[in-house]
Amino acid sequence: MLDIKFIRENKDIVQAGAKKKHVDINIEQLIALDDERLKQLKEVEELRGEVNRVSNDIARDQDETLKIQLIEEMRAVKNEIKTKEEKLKIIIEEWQQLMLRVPNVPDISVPDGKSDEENLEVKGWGDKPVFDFEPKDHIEIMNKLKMVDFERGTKVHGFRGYFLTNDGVRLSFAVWNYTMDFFSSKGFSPIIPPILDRKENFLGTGFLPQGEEDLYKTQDNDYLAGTAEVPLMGMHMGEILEKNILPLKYLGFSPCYRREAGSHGKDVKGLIRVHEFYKLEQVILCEASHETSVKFLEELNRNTEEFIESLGISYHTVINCGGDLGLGQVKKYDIELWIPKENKYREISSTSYYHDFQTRRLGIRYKDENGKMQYAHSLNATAIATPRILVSLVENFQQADGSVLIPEVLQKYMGGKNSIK
RNA sequence: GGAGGGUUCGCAUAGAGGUCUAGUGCGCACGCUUGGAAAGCGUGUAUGGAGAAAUCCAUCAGGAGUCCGAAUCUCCUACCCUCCGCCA
Repeated sequence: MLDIKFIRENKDIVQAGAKKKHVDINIEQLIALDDERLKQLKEVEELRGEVNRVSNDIARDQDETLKIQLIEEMRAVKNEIKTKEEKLKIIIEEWQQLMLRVPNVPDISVPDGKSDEENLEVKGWGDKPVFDFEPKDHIEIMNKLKMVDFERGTKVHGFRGYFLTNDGVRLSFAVWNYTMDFFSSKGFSPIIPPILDRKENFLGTGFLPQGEEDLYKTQDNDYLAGTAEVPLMGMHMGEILEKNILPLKYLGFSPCYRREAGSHGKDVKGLIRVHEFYKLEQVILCEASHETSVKFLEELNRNTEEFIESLGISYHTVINCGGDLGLGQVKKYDIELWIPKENKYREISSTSYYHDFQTRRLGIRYKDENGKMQYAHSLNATAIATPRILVSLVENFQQADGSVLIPEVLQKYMGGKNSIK
């Protein structure tokens, strides 16, 4: 959510930002509606003031006849208020719906473009593996090494179902433990959050009202979150934080649930796109400063790059174009890992910042040095997601004999083994 | 699942239909006092909105209602506490 004052004062910028994100919204129309809202609000407030004043008179006045007369008068005013309030309520509801749809303004450095195909590569790292044999895809490799069981996975869960088994499980735990150690050393506090969450958390983070179809909903009207970002941001909902505890850096670990409603027919096989997976997520709440947000965006992205580098997998980093940004995102980097068999890069991580878009919806504030209330800024980034990362690990480090080499940094978490056979 | 008690300004509390325009204590800020400090005394100290300002409006968990008037009465929802039941 943007500040209506900001929208009013910068309507051209906001409108241009929406266009860059390919979001269809008419800011002029919103402002006209806001004019009407303010006009009606003023009228209602004036009448309420009158009732308040006269009600006090009624309480003080001793003259019974006058009392009765005033009460009669106020009855009439009250009816007038009721009519006006109903009108105002309709306007406010429409206004709120519109406000929730106004996208945050993308940064000037965000490239134009409609979809992820127009994302801009800003960095490449590492050598792509060269094989002197025909490389296999992760499905074949993992099946053969009994790391996964897709057939029974679909039997039990349905489409996109999987069992991880044996070294598939051990490798997952190794990744999780290594990730914990790696990010803890960078000052992140580990958190296991509730992932079955109430609706407000999703509205606050911007996953709702749009995107309902991609969420699993329970019979209690709660939702399963697709990322720990949702509960970690909700954690401080409605709070006034002490300035000196900022920045808050959290490393959330959680299962993630996604209906993948919009991606039928995409990645229908294997572990790339599944309904249920695990993710370690970096989340930062910091002071309300653009420079600080930008600094942490670079830091978060660099953390994950370093992590991938330590595994030794070739990657590139892209800036997402306007059309590939979420409603609240100002700027986003994706890190994509090399998948040999597919001969292309696939997304493993996503880093973005929001200014106060989320914290305004969630009511996460602090008092600055001048005693002024500020909405904190928020950022989040993937640390690592399993089982997706296993795809890159087994495909990049596969050997001619069908075995898979384990990156050095993971070996101690695999009982010292250097390969999976 | 059942019964009862709660949710008020950063914290703790008062408040039971009309001087509640939410009091008090703690904390915090400023001032007086002092060689300096503490104590003491005084003043101030919730959030959001409208307005150039004076000021006005809203908010006592959230929502709906009764009333000229609601923190206070009624109903619904959420959460917390105690007890009973069930349970890894």
